[in-house]
Amino acid sequence: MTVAEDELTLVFSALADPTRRAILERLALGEATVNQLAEPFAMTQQAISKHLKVLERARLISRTRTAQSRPCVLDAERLDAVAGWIERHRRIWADRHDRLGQHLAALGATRHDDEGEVAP
Amino acid sequence: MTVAEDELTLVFSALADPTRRAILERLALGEATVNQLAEPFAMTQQAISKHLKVLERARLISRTRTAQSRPCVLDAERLDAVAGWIERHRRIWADRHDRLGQHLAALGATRHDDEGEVAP
DNA sequence: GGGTTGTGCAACCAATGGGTTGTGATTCCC
DNA sequence: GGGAATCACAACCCATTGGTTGCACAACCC
Repeated sequence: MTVAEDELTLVFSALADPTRRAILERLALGEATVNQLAEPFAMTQQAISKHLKVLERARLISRTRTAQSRPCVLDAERLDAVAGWIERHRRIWADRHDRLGQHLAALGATRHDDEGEVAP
Repeated sequence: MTVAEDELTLVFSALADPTRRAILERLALGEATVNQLAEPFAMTQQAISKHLKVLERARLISRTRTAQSRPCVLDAERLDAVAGWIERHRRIWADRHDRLGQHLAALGATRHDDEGEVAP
């Protein structure tokens, strides 16, 4: 289910770059070769190659060897994993937020000791 | 709605570190001071301070000045923004995947030219 | 006022990241 | 076989990051 810690790190840092996100957006339209991907960017093909290697290592894309070109395709499941993490924490935080709201409401109502805050 | 490009970069790179994710998990239990946050980690308080500054810059947490301590609290909306991005792309990719599936099915059925792939 | 506590700032350092150029390996085209 | 195209690898550069130590500052305790 939920990805391992270091995989999360891989995916998040892969997503933490505008160029790589743009590449992913581009790949959402369909598979593409390295040169096709490099074309819209003001940088060398080698730089794009590096970015692709990062995305591949995060398993956000996979590549098939077709003759002399190596088209890239998205690996959607990977994004699911991250979405899982996000969603989990979103819920936790939301709950926390609700509890805080209730807490504040309770405060406004009557007593106000027994915070029940952190306590590690 | 959807966050700006560079904000995405900020949030994703903030999340791309196990220590910072652990801090967030810890904060999901309730607000905490810098020293409380630093305690479970094998690093100095200053290092944690730096991590907090990164999280704050990504607006994943916010800090209130209470006397001499500066407790940290989560900022849930931020995670919503990222969740939005992820979810958007998850859908796009899923669609893409379906179309590919249909495509392959169609291939198995009858003809098989007219790929309708990329075309930039 | 003086010591302790909680925190931030600055300087430094090693490692990583994002980019470049240069080059080499395949595969296609003729 | 020879040239052009597609791509990856290696070496390098510079800026950023993640960590350290050392200090300064502000607020509490006495």
